[in-house]
Formats: sequence, C-alpha cells, structure tokens
Amino acid sequence: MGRPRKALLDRERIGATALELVDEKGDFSVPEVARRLGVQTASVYHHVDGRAGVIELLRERVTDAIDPATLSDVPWDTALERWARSYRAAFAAHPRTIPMLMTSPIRAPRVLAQYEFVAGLLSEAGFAPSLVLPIITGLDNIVLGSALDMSAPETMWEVTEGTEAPRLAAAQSATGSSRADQAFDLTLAGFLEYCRGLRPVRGAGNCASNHSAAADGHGESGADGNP
Amino acid sequence: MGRPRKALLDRERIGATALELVDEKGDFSVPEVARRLGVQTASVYHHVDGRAGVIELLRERVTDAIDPATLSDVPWDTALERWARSYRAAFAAHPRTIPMLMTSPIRAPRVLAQYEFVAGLLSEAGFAPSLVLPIITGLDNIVLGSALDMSAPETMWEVTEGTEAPRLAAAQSATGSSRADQAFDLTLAGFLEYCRGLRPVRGAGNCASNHSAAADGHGESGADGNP
DNA sequence: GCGAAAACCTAAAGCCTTTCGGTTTTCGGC
DNA sequence: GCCGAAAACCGAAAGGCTTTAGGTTTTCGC
Repeated sequence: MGRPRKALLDRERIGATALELVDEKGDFSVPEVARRLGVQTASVYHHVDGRAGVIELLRERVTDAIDPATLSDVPWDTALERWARSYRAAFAAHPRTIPMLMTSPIRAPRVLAQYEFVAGLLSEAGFAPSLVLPIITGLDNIVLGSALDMSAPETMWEVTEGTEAPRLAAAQSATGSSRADQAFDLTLAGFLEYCRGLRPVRGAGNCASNHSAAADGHGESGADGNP
Repeated sequence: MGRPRKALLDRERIGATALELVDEKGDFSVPEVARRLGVQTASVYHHVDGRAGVIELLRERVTDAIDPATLSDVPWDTALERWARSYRAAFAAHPRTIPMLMTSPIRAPRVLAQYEFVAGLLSEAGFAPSLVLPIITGLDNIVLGSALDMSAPETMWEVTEGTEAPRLAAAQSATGSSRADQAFDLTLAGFLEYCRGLRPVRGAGNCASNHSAAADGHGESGADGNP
C-alpha cells in the first residue's frame, strides 16, 4: 500500500480511540485501537512508543481536565478544596482508566506545575516546610483513593448470599446512591479542617524560616505565577 | 507421566509462589508460577480457576494479615484507627499486589465480617445511620489511597530535568523518607477528629432512632460478637 | 528532479491464557 | 482383592497480545 496521501494516524486519534475503548470495555490493546482506526497493528507503533506510550496518551487526556484555575485568587484552603474536586472529577469522567494510571508517577509538566503551585500556596500560608509534602500527599491519597472507589463496583463489599451483614445492609439503605460522593465530601472536609488547625496561629511567635507569609487568617493569593 | 504418588501442587503452594513473584517482579504469569514449581503450565489450571483465581489467592494471603482484634475492647475511634493501620500494613507488606487487588471488590467473608463489625461499632457509637457508610467508605479511601501511594515510586511527582519545581524540591528535602507514613498519619488523624465532631453531642436532645447508644463520651465495647 | 524521510503494510518471533485430550495413580465400594 | 471413578499431571495446540524487522509508496526540501 505505501504511504497514503493523507495521514491516517496521529497521536491525537490514537489517544482518543484508546480512551473510547477503555471507557467502553475497561481495557484496550494496540490491535484493537488499530482495528477501530482501520489500520494495521504495526502502524500504530510508528506514532507511539508501544502500549506504554498509549497509556501516557490516556494520562494526558484525563489529566488535562484538571482545572488549574481552581488554585488562583482564593485562600489556600478554598484552593485546595476546589483543586481536589476538579482533580477527582477528571478521573471520575473516565473511571476505568484509573487502574492503568494510578501506578506510575505523573510526569506531565502541566500537572507538575500545579503541584508546584500548591507547594507554594502552602508555604506562603505559613505551614512548616516539613508539613508541605505530607499535606500534598494526604490530599493526593484522598483524591486517588476516592477515584479508585468510583472505579470499583457500586458496593465495595459485595454481600454474597452466604454471608450475613445486616448492619452493612442497613447502612447501605440509609445512604442511598451517593455513597462515594458523600465519603469524599466527608473526608475532604475533615482533612482541610485538620490542616487549618496545623497552621501556626497568627501572632503566636514567628517561625524563623517564614519571612513573607501573609499575616492574616487566610493568606491571600499565594505563590507566584499562575499554574 | 501420570498422577504422582504425592501431589506436587495445591492452592497453598500456588498462592505462595505467585505472591513471591509479585513481590519480586511486580507481576506474575501462570507459566511462571508453573516453572517455579517445576510443573507444567496446564497443571496449575487443575487447582485454580485461571489467572483470576490466582489473584484471588493473592487477595486472601494479603488480607489475612488484617488483624480483626484491633477492633475489640476499645472505643470506636481507637478501634477505627488501629484497624486502619493494620489494614494499611497488610497491603504495605506486599505493595506490588495493590494494583491487582484494588479494582475488584472484597468478597472474603473474613474481611467482610470486619466491615460489618465496624458498621455496628459506628451505629452504637451514636452516628446517624446515613453517616455510617460514608464514614466507612472514607476510611477505606484513606487506607487504599495511602496503600496505592506506597506502591508507587518514592516521589510521586517525578521531577524531570526540563521542568523546574523548586518548591516541591524544597518540600521534599524538608520531609525526608517517611513522606507516605506522615501523610497517612496526618490524614487519618484529621479524619477521626472530624468524625468525633459528627457524633450527636451527649445530652443535647435525643435522636429518635437512637435508642441504646452508650451515653458517655466514647461508647464502650460496641457491636456484638468478635469480628 | 532526486534523495531522504514519512507512513503504512506484511510477516514473524515470542509470550501468555486457556482448553482438550491422554496417562498414570489413588481411592471407595463391593 | 477387584474395578470403576476421580484425581493429578503432561503434551499439544488455538488464539490473542506486544514488539521488531524489512518492504513499498508517497511526499517534501533542496
């Protein structure tokens, strides 16, 4: 056949098709992507670095929906909350990608910049340097744990016929369908509340390393540029 | 060859070998397990329901380390904390199984019974029925999110050469090696603290549906049998 | 116009999952 | 003690996936 007059493939289409497949069936394979694009398997390898490369395309597509604007122009705690919700929503839009994306680190500069911005936000809010990373990691754990929960079957603890679990069953009927959302709201609220309590109280002695933290209750815009 | 005088294979050995492989290499395959046991691939299929069956063996082995005794004889919040730590530790002992186990629900009656017990604990502590499942799910999210974090590379945000992330780097050096543990401690503490605040205050009017909650600050033993 | 690079294809190696018969040994009932 | 059934393992093979190697045609820069 040879080279076609107009290219049949590009990373864009490959990523979109793979995401379609994962959304529909929970998984993809390179031959499947090729078939759906009316192309031979080997051709895909000319545009992408193997299966792992396609997964990176998925990661880009999913994480692009995280809105960096959530971090700007609000107090640090509001920023964290809005960011966490946007982060979670991005994964919730494609829950079946989660098992594929969770296990390798985020390299995308776009997302990295947001983490960097959050680090700045927390520093300027007056948190001790040794607390910054634990707080970020904790928030991450909550978001990803919750995202994982959304990717799982509705009831995490499948009550099979043999076993009796009356209290779980009762709790289940008392909660309704928004279990995952409620759990996230609860956990996030608790986390932020606790973090607020970890900030040095204003006027209660200066932390030597903290030269420029805004001195009021919430700490304005935070960090430097837009993320 | 025919049937051997003494069985070469059983579920026990298959599970143990698969777990070895996952601990060492992060994955396993049925042929690998067979090779390591000096046996033909097909033989494994006589004891286990395919690859998925082996994964269930892994799940059993890992979750067996969750200690149900953590839930007994202490106030509800202490119980939750101890249980969460035991739960997390069980996964931390075999972090590379996490991606395999996270995505399908827990069916093991042993673990299910513990969730059931926790549901009882929370009910008897006086939590509104509609809060029980969100609290359990939230705790779950924290544990699993944190476990996932442990299974990931040490630094979640791989700082490649091109990108600049001075604040993240600074935060990283200020935290040291126990980032994951610190984040978990922080998140768990915040969650429990927040949950304490969600209980109806004692003596502040009766919640009609709550006939037998222990009236003091912590609510004794909780639930019924041992989990 | 021409050489180089791009884009696609055919083919094939190697691995994994799973199933389908064989062959031998053990075990339970009579 | 004998015999059929079940258990335990093997050999082989189908079908899928990942990845690489080597061809063929088209486009593009000079």
